[in-house]
Amino acid sequence: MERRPNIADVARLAGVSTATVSRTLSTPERVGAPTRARVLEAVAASGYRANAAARDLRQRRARAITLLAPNLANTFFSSIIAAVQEVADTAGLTVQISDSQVEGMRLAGLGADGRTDGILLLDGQLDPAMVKGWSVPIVMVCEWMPDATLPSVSTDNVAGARLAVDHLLDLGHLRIACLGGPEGNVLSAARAEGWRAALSARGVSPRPQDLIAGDFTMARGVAAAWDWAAQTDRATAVFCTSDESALGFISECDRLGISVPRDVSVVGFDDIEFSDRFIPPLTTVHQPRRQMGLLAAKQLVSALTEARPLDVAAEVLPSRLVVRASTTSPL
Amino acid sequence: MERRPNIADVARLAGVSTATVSRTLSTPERVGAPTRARVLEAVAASGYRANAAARDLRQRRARAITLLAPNLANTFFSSIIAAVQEVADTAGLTVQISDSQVEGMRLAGLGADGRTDGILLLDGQLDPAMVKGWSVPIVMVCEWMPDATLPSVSTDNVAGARLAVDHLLDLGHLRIACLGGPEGNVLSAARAEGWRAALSARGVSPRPQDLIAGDFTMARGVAAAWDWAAQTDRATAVFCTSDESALGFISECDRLGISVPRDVSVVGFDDIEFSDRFIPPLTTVHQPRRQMGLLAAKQLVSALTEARPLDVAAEVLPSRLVVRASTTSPL
DNA sequence: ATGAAAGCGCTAACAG
DNA sequence: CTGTTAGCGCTTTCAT
Repeated sequence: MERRPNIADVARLAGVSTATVSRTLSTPERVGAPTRARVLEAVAASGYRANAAARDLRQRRARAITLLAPNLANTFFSSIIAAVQEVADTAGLTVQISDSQVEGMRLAGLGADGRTDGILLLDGQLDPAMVKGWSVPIVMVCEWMPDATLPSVSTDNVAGARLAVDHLLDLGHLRIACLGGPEGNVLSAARAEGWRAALSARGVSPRPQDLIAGDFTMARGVAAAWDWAAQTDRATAVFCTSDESALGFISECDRLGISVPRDVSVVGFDDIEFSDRFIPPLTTVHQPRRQMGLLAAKQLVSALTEARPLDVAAEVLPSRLVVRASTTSPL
Repeated sequence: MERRPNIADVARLAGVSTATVSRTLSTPERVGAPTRARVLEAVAASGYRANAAARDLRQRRARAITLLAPNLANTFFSSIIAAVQEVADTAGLTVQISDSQVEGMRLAGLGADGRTDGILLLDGQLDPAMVKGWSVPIVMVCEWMPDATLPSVSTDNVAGARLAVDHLLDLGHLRIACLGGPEGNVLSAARAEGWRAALSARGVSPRPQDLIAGDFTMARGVAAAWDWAAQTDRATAVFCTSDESALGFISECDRLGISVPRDVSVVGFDDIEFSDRFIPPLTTVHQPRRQMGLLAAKQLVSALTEARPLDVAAEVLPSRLVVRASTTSPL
């Protein structure tokens, strides 16, 4: 098994210098046509492919971006990851993935070893000081950090939650519970705030029992069904701050002999693929996940390729309510 | 903004040679204790992090593996991706992701530029010749390639399908349809084969109409419900070769006023997270996705770290049937 | 136990 | 338009 051909091999084969080979491959217009042809022929003949490490070392760039999410197993991220990969691929960049819950110490020096040119951060709960220490451009996606001033792409979570709760109010519900998200999460806070704001705008004040602790997961949605069902004077509608938890909630209600929407209306947040096909189809707040991934990746990539600094702006995409069959008027 | 410190800076600061700094960081036991302390101090003081490109160039390795899937947006891959990332992270390797449907020409020379040390291939439908041309170790996951002889990790798809269909037969069903997967896919073929084998083992011969064209997607499951419903003398049970398509099928049946399992029993394949919480909960064949990801990644990573050749074996994990509420006896 | 020195393979000045 | 040359920052013989 022989070693891979390097640029010197190609140069020798074509009877030119290594510089000419390099130019032919990166800036062909700066090489004479006949020479170019000879070089290309030699490249084809030898099966030459430029070594990435050598190029990266020389150019001081990694030709790669990193996507850092709080839990890669979460299916919520799938379409975002795909969108990011698409954009990166088009720009000739590699996508590296990391899980901010798994990565240990290595998280701290993220940009420092030159392995990545930029970061797409999907976790708003990392230490702001650490994030500030990363030496490469960062764009936050979905979540954001109130403390750090970083460019971000997200949806209007407060408005989305208001839309959901307004819908429930319009339907005639007065006791509307909120199944929250993880403690300390910006999305949890924003969605709960929207819930509160929608209620108070109509002069409704939520009771303490109406804010149910959650964490966005299906498992917690299941457990929450019990919490809610055990209450006296239950809310007639529940605004779940994630679709997964809404689906878990409905599923467990069904097992408890409680029918949705007949006995309780449920709204979700995210509009994941399954929501449309659940039984009943879930009324929920749509988040354009693919759009967010596309936009964030484009911002990062273009800043990188144009060597332009990223502008620190919060790009907030509109959210919209998708009314399906999990909500109806109270009896 | 000053440049990042390099190894020479650290050496100067510690009053040693660059070789000693390098040794201190990679083989500390080969450096005298006092020297080591001084170097470490200099490292900490300067915030030095070894440049990855330089190290990769020198050592002729990338410290990275690539996960290549046919469609990153497919939520089926989430837990596999997470598992792979976990294993790689533990070994200090970076995970790169690519989509075999999106990547254009770049797919052809995958290992050639030294950007990756190994590949986890989740797509069995690539050109075998191209795959054979990759110059780094490969482990196939979930799918496999009949032509190429490559190490692979998968579940027993034929046996899994038989389990599903046997369950239906045991329940008393005689007309059992099969909603297939994508044309040319090894999983489609194996699962359809299991369906056929289970039937013929009981002396049942499927009718032509019982094999419904599919592609694993929810959308196709929805459409398949119409196909099936339009038939005269319909099958009383449907074995769907993916959970997504099963869920789509059930959902559309519901909208058509057909109840599962009362009017038709449905079995899926995969056991994705939502199946357990669907209404009705889906009877399905469980695939240990996380296990597969873990195992495949471990095999690749250990071959890499031990510089040992990968043994070309097909690791087939058992599948098992999870009986839930979407199946029952025919009337 | 430590240092000197030779590259890994490439690109970008700088010449011509 | 093309060649020469000097590194990018690191690891690793080979000496001492």
